[in-house]
Amino acid sequence: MPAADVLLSWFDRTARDLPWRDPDCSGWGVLVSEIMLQQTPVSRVEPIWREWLARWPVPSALAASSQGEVVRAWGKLGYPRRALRLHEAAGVIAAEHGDVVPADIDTLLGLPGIGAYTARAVAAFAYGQRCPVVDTNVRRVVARAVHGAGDAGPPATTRDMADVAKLLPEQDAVAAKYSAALMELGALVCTARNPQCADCPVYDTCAWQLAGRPAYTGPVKAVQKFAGTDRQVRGRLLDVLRGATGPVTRGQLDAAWSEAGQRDRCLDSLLVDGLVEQTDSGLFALPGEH
DNA sequence: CATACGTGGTC
DNA sequence: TGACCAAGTAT
Repeated sequence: MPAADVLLSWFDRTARDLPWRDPDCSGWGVLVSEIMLQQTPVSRVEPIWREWLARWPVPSALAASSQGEVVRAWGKLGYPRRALRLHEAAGVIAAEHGDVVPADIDTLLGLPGIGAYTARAVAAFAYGQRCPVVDTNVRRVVARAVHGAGDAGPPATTRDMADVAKLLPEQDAVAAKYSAALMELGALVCTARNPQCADCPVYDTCAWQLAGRPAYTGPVKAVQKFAGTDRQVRGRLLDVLRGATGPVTRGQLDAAWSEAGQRDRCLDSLLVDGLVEQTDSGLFALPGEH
């Protein structure tokens, strides 16, 4: 993947106009977007992100709301523990960082829900730092364009970041934009299925293309089951609570799933996770909503 | 390192 | 139609 200029100019021409890419978007806006975008498509995140930033423009505002309100506002973005962790992170940012999202990667890594990807994404996209930002898109683009493979193998954070670090342009702001461009390329052109190689700005230098686009030969990726899993049951239970205005009876939750054993196990795990609380009278509610 | 963790769109 | 996929993190 040589010729950073080609990718950068392609990004200038075709990048989506996403609200968290506005130069005036705060670090908080960027952080909220990155958390929401973890395993969740842009199209589903954008409207919720707008609601959140309008309602909670700074971390302290979110921290002042109850966990239940936050989980409710998370809606059906999925993986609702993210909402709880973001709420907790907002409290730390408000209390210990002057209500400003930290720019230091190690400080960011210390916050709940922020891992190797998100910490660097915030450092790069909110603060213009030069650091490798490696998500699934970037891993796939590098696997193809640099290594000539059909797809990325299993994640190996240290090696993946070293791969990307070699590609980054020297200047901080340019490197940050380059990372965004790499992600955009993976999201729109160099996609997992049916990549649009004819529209690719780095077609001429892509190692995968030059090798004749060989099929992926690495280990088979585990398929994620959903139907019938605890994840589905937890989702159903939480959906009942989101749809209610206050605490509900165990009987109301019974309607969410027929098999009692699994239902009870999932309800217990939601209580353990803090996504559900039990009232003194034995009812169930979103945290803080009783 | 593998697995659990939501939800909905696409081919 | 059902498998695959979507800007990962925590354990």
